[in-house]
Amino acid sequence: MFEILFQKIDEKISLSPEEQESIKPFFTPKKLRKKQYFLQAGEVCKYVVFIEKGALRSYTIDDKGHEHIVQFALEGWWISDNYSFFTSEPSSYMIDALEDSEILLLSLPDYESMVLKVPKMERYLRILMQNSLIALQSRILSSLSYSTEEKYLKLLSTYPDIIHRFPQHLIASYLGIAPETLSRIRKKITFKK
Amino acid sequence: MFEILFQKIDEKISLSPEEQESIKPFFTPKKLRKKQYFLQAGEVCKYVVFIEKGALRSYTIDDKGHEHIVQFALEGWWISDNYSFFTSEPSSYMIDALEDSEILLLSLPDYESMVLKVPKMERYLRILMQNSLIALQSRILSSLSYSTEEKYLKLLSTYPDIIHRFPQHLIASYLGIAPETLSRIRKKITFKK
DNA sequence: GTCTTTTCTTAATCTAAATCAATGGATTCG
DNA sequence: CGAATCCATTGATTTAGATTAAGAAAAGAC
Repeated sequence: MFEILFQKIDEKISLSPEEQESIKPFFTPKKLRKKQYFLQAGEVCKYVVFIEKGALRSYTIDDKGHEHIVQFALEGWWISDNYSFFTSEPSSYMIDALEDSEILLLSLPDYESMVLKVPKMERYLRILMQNSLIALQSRILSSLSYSTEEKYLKLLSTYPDIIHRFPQHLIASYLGIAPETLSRIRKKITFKK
Repeated sequence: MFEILFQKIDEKISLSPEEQESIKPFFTPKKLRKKQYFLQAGEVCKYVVFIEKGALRSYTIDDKGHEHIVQFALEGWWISDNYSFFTSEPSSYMIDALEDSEILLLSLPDYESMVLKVPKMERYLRILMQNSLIALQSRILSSLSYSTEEKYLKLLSTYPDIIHRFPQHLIASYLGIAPETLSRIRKKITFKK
């Protein structure tokens, strides 16, 4: 159950087998069925989630009832509502499973105890956040300065697995465009080739 | 020169006077004149910047020559191109001073030495990144699900100082809209009151 | 203080993408 | 298995905001 987690941690810092064993108890394994909610708007997000298998997404629903996908997360990725998790305020996001998934949960108290017990993990988490920051900033940049078509092409080249794994209307929601527009863009692109 | 920095650090963690003294040497003070570049696209971003006084912005210029402001930063804020800073790859951002400013520079080697010498700073930096993550995520959400008017109103309520301190065309660039559109929105809002 | 540059406003036109609507495929479910 | 829901495509229409253009106001330079 911890294979992917340790593999991912190992890409950034190295943990001794003892350190690996000592962090295991802080995580709670859980399975989610496709479409099952992990978090609903209004609840406090009590955990950060590491995905061992499957895929989740976070999204909001606006006044007009439209879904807006904020994040996709695949095997080896983390997902949560950072704001709610760190402040204990109710979340305005929903998180659910796009596929049957196996996940590892880490609560805020366990998170704090874990970094105290294995200080190297503080470094790992800092690196994780660094990378998220970089990714989010580049997403903001593309939302500001790229055309809709360019945004799609950028997503396609950066995360081809996301494009191919999920239905198109979810991709459209992530890009912030109507599904019809995405369909037209794809048509246009295939003709170009 | 370090007043604001220590005040800000003190909001998150507490440093003893000795610890304060021991981190000072890692920072290089610098002054910037209004309009002076701190970073130009193509250069590697060698430092993260803490602003003691004044204001900076980061932005890109697209193919059509349009500027897109990615971040404003005021006294007590940090600014840099995280991607370029951590990877040493050339940046695609520009950073310049919107006002005469006094800043503190921290290089990557100094950054690493500092957290080794004062491990508490690792925690401070993690908290900083947490907060940046939260802010960026909420910005993405508003770019996806809010109308242009709502985005402006949200910025106005979250960072009124930014709205009032900088010319409107810069605010428009940050919001990703044309200056004319912002002017119309403001007109509409004043009539509503 | 005037001159120049920058900033803001307003109006007219244009355009990309949303919306509305209908159809045919594809999946899911009882 | 067939019914039902979900999904992708295409076309017609509408709309928000970009673009273009011009003038007014404000700020900065000399």
